[in-house]
Amino acid sequence: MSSEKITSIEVAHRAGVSQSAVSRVFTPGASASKQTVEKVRKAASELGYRPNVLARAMVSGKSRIIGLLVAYLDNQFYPDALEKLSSALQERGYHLLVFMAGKDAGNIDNVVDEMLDYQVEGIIAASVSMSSKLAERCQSVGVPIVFFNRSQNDETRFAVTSDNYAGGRKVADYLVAAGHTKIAYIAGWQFASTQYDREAGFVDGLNKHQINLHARGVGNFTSEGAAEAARLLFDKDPPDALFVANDHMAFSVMDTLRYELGLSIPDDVSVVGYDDVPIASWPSFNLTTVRQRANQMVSKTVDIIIAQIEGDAAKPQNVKIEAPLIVRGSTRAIASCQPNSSVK
Amino acid sequence: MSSEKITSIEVAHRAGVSQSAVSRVFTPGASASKQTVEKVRKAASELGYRPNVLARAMVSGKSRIIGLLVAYLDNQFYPDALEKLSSALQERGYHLLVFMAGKDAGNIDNVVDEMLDYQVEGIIAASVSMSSKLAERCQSVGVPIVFFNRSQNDETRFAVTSDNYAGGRKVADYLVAAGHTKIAYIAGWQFASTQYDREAGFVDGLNKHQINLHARGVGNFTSEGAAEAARLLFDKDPPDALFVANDHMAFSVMDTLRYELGLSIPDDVSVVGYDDVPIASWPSFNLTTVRQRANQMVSKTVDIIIAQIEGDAAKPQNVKIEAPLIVRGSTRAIASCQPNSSVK
DNA sequence: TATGAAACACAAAACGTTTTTCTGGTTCAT
DNA sequence: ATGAACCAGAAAAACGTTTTGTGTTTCATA
Repeated sequence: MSSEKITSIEVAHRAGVSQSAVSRVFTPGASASKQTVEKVRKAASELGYRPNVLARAMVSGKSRIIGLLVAYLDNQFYPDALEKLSSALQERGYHLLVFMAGKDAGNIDNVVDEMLDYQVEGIIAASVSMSSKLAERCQSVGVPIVFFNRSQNDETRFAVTSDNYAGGRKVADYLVAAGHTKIAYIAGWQFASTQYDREAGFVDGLNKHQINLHARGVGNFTSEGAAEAARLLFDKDPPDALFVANDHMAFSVMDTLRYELGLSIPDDVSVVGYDDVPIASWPSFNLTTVRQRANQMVSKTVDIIIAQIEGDAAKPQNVKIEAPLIVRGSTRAIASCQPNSSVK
Repeated sequence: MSSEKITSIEVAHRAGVSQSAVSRVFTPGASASKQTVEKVRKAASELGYRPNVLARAMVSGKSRIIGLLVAYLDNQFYPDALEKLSSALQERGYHLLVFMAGKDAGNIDNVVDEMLDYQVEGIIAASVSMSSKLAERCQSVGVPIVFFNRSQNDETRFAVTSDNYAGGRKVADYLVAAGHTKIAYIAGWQFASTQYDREAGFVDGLNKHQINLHARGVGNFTSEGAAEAARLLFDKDPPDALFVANDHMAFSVMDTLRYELGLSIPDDVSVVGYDDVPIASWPSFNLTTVRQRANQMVSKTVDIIIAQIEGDAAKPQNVKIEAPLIVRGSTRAIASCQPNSSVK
């Protein structure tokens, strides 16, 4: 109650200088004499003055706000990434304004409009796709946009993903090498590039070894969907290996196989996931999976968006972070190769 | 590249009215003739005009930004709550600006200052405590603050938690009723009110039944800490029941007991958690736990902070949401009582 | 028809900064 | 001694809104 908002004018009065002098003292690039700086600093700290970011944003055009568009956080990969993303941006003086988007692309337009209303300096779209018309509009008002964990078809946007295609292939190679022949796949949400690329790499990998996909289910990246898909796949002619499009679904599938269908993993069936979220390494699951290097993905995303904001425009590209296969105990071992379950 | 920022002035020109008329058309409470409204709407949509939230914030003092202070997101209760929180606020025209705070209270002061620089209209502090001096300062500049899942000692702040004390008691009652006698506790981070209250309720509950706590470990709310605490507890004179201060640690404990120590749950030892995150109901864990009703906690939090912002000041209080015990398969059953494992 | 109230549009002030322009003083070389 | 060149500070413009007078028009009522 005591102190209302302190403005630079009040600081100026107390320091006996002009208001613009105060501004310059608080603006990194500006010049002021040592004497003035000291007087202003003293007055400011006595009054508890801090510059108003919004007022600064108005005139400078730099809000230091980045919009984060995200559809869901139940797959643990996202909170993890969000935490890293927020910290990394915070270190560089930016902050995330969060916008939840329904998975249905319907209202994404509105949400993006709202972001622009806040004068965000950039947009990070995580686990979300977007019409190119919409992306175009952001670009046209000078707001760069980076897709995180989703690539767009057109090569005119920035996107950061793991190398999903190569990851899918590695899984195929491994399962084939382990001697599996009836290999099935449980897909994620059909409109997600992660789903598409992982499957394409996986199927191509199988084909390379003259093997066809034994069966295919769809889990839509949800636990329930994945469980149901697993039930259907094992209803008749069950596979002996299963690649599930992400860890989140893989856990649900493993539970269904073990506790509902009474199967043993990997003796009856091998299971592979994708993401390597922390749970994957828990003994209960000990899941063989493809690791998405969240740290690298995040730092690349941050680098790109800040470069864009600050004008160091590079060519749009689809950055693919290499994604290693982490072999754990949910898959049958290859004779000549130890599972490296020591990996955390 | 085509369109630069469209301002209300340009809309005014095109519509042949004054700039303030445009403003009134876009301000809910204001009055304008039907004719004016129509002209302005038409011109605005032709130009693609949308009001600049930051400019509005400057003069009106309403940024429609709420600061979220959060320390970590690895316990799945938080991403879940965050998602709900963000959606609920979004519906009411507010958005969350995210600030990560190290768990150490050291830099919290700076982070709060940064929040205030952005002219946030309110602060939600999740999983974070704060010196009362700091909270006082926010209050003094008119920024309400609500603690989510942490209560403060002083009763002059708003806080929303589950009824942790009562929850702890329910666990004690249940374990005693199931015939356990050697009952141990694995604590969370010692400075968290959730940790303190849960333990207090638990211990009081045991004492009510003339039972003393058999042993106590400390896991600090981390997986590794909890695993280590479990090892120590079972090193000699092992307990026959274990209450772990949250689910996140309980999973780690269960894995350690089963896969490292070769124990069977609940035959050798019963395990109870707290939170009822989605994983708790997975068959692998099937964890008996105390449910924190995230939906209720979130909507209460939102109600409080918006009421504060809009001036309907109620008395500060510590809102405690009732937290039911969800009995699943990780605990020995009570003879006269069926475990309601059907609960999702 | 005259009059008062109500409705509405406009111009101007305000919000708290950064940035640009302007002014006066100092330094320095010529 | 004089002008140029610089520098720091003051003043003022700008950012895009909302809000606050103020004046005009409309309309109903007397």
